[in-house]
Amino acid sequence: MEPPAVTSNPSSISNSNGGRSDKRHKAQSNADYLQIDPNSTFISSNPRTFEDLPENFLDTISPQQPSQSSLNHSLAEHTSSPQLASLAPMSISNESSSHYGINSMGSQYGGSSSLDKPSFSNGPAGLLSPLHIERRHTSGSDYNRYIKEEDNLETHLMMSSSQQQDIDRETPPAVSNVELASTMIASIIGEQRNSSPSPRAYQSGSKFSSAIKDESEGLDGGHTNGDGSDNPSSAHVAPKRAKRVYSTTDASDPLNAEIDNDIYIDTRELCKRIAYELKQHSIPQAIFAERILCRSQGTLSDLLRNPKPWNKLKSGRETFRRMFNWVQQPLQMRLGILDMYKSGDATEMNVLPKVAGMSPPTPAQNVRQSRRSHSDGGDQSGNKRPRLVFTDIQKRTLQAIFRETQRPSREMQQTIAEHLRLDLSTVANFFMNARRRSRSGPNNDEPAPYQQVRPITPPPESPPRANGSAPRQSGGSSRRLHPTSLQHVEESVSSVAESAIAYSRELAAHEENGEDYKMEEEEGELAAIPDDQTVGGIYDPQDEVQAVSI
DNA sequence: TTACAGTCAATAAA
DNA sequence: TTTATTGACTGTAA
Repeated sequence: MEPPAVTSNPSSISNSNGGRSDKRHKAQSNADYLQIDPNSTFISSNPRTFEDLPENFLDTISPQQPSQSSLNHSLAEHTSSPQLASLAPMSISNESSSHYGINSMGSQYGGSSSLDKPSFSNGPAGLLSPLHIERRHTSGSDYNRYIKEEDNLETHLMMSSSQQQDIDRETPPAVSNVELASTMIASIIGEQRNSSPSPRAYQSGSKFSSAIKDESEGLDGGHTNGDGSDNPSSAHVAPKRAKRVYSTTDASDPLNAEIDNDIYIDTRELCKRIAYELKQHSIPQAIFAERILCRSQGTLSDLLRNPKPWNKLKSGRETFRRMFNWVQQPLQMRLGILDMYKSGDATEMNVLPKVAGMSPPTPAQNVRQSRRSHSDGGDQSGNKRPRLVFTDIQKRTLQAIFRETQRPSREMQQTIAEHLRLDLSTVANFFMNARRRSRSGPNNDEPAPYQQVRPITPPPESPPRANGSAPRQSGGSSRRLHPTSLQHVEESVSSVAESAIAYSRELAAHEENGEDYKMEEEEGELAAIPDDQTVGGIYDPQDEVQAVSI
């Protein structure tokens, strides 16, 4: 297929700023987004909240209602952005109008779409919806749902901005925690023996993941299979994955139609739309993910539930871009490729109408399959990558510590690792993932740098966490610990350890009684891991040792 | 080197 | 079966 024609809409030029030259300016003056058809009815998905992060991550914190903020958040999330991309209308039937349709939204929002500029440099003609310039203060239309009012917007920006900064600044390395952590966590060791490395995960608690990657093995990193040498403790040595090769760069593929930098896609709405489509047509995530996005099911699931704002995406935009381009396709086309997939018959795939240059079966899928078959082929190295599953205690301890300090020093991590019998890399990964995942989520509404036009005054009060995920940090405050708060950190860590120990003690007690702990676990949780603030219970380390030691 | 973004993919949960 | 979760891998950027 030849390169898609540029969807240049004359009106786009109307947007004076036109140039991406000054995005800041643009952000200030116009909030032009690529918008999603507001008429579309989406499945109201329950946005993932902070609570959804690491399991029990905040089990000690009062649950917050995820809901209402969802919408607000959505609004607040995508703030001053260039242009809001509109999605083709929902296609329940044969969306005749959406064929190359650029019509959908135009009329709805003031008629002629005023495109700022060709939204897609090389998108297939008609594939892309027109861009609609909307002034921030545009009023009286659903459109407002997508565009945050300037006031709120700015406020929001300010808040998120400062919040982000706070977060980024993070807690200073709690070096002083090391000893404390060591001491406190040490008492957990005993129980670790009991609950440690679940059998299913690893054979031995001391052989978890490999430690820090041995970069010296080559840039390719991962491809050196001499893991054994990487780290003496890397017994479970997971086969390193081969470098992925996707064909998401095939210019002839409409799904790869580029999106101008000035375009802002409301990823949240886009995801709702995708979710709707999938549900509407009973398309499994796995199919869509691999076939359309060249990604795994899990990745898609995560993205749909927790989309990052467009302006915060980097290379990840590609995935959303494909989603976006996909929904721009006429229903027939949209489903065409999926149908082919369903047929699962290679030959049939060739028979089916070639949809607008849709790319062939995703390389990703092929890669995985080939990799699989490779390993299945009697090659002993083809074992599935074992996956570590933290024991309850490990998880609780890590989570609790994370609540106090998201960025423990290397030393502290080492200490934690030792006491929890985990690899340093595992601990590091935990914190890395935790930080990342705590940042994401509904409350992740920091504007992109270039969109954040002004230095903003930090929000007076609080509530950076409009969606309820907040609690996790025992109030985001714990994240912003001042060096002077180390004392607090230490106390917290101490408490955390105590809690963990109390919990383990209870666990041991249950086991002693031959009870099915599973049944009691919840209770145990509540009792053992009290609220952040009320780390509770007094416990006697001695007892603990007795209780947990085998 | 280190942190992070984007994902994979195992596996838990629904 | 399908979706959600999450520990770890890989490439990049600072």
